[in-house]
Amino acid sequence: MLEPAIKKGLRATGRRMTRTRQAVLALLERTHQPLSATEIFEQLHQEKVSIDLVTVYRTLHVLKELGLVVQLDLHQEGLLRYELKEGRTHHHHIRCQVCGRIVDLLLCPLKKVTKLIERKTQFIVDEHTLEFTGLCPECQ
Amino acid sequence: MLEPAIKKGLRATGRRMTRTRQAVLALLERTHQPLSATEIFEQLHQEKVSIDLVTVYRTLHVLKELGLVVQLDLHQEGLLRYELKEGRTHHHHIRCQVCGRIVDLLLCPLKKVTKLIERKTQFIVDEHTLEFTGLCPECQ
DNA sequence: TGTTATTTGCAATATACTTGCAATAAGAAG
DNA sequence: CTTCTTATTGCAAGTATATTGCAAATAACA
Repeated sequence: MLEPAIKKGLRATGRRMTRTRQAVLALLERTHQPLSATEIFEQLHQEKVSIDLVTVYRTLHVLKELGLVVQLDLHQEGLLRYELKEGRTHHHHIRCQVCGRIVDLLLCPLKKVTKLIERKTQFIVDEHTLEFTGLCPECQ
Repeated sequence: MLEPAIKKGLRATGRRMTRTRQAVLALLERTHQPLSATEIFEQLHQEKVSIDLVTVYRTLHVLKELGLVVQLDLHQEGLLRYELKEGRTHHHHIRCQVCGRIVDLLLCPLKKVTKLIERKTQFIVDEHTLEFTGLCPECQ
C-alpha cells in the first residue's frame, strides 16, 4: 500500500485523494506491466469501476507530475504507457512483437555515451528514450 | 541525384516514378533534417507543388518499404519523421527542446548491450529506439 | 452538516494517420 | 503518337490517441 505517502503528495499540491485516483493507482500497483490509458480504462470497467477515459488521462497526468509514475514511449507502439515508480531506478524495456509482453531491462548503458554526446555536440542532454523490440522465448 | 537507382527499385516492385514521388524525394534530399509528413506537405505547398497530405503518407510508406528512407520516432514528439538512407549507416539523434533542431549522432553504442539483453532475457532482439533530447548550444 | 474548491463526466476538439473509391496519369504496346 | 491497362492520386470519411471547456458531483475542511 503506497496510499498514505501519495495522499501527502497530493495534499502538498492542493490536490485530493479520490476514488478514481485510488482505482488507477491500485491497478498500476497490482499489474506488473506498463499500462496505457485505454488499457486502464478497459480493465477498470471490467472490474465494474465507473471511470471516464478522460479522467484516466488526467489522473495519469497528475501522477506523472507528482513523480509517482513514469511515462513510457515504447518502440513502434504509437501510444504512451505508464508504470509506477515506487522506488525503482531508471530502466528500459523490451517488448515482444508477437504477444506484446513487456519485460523490464534493469539497466541503462548510457551514462558514458551521454557524456560523449555532450562533448561532441555541445548539447546539454536532458532525457533519452531507449526501448527494444524482439521475440520473447515463448514466441520464437 | 539518386533518381535512376530509385526508379529501378520502384519498377522492380511494379511501381511507377511519379511527379509527387520525385517531389518528396527531392525535398528529403535537399533538407538536412528529418521531416514529418506534415512538414513535407507544407514545404511542398510553399513551393507551389500540388500534393495531398494522404499522398505524402503513402509515398513515405513506399519509400520505407523500398528501404530508401528511415522512419524515426524521436523522444517526446508524438509523430514520425523520415530521413533518406542514401548509404548512411544506422545512427541516432538528439533534438533541442527549445528550437527543435535535430542533430545526428554518428554512433550506436548498443551492440554489446543487445547481446547482454539476449543472454539475460532469452529474447531475440530485433530493433531499438534510442533518441535524446536536450538543449543545443544556441538555446542554452 | 454546510461550504468551497477540486475533480469528474460528457461533449466537443485536436492531431496523426489510414482507408475506400472514383478520377487521373504513368508507361508499355501497337 | 495514340490507346490501353493498371498504379497512383485526391477527396471524403474514418480511426486512434490525447486534450479542452464547462456544468455537475464530490472531497475535505470549518
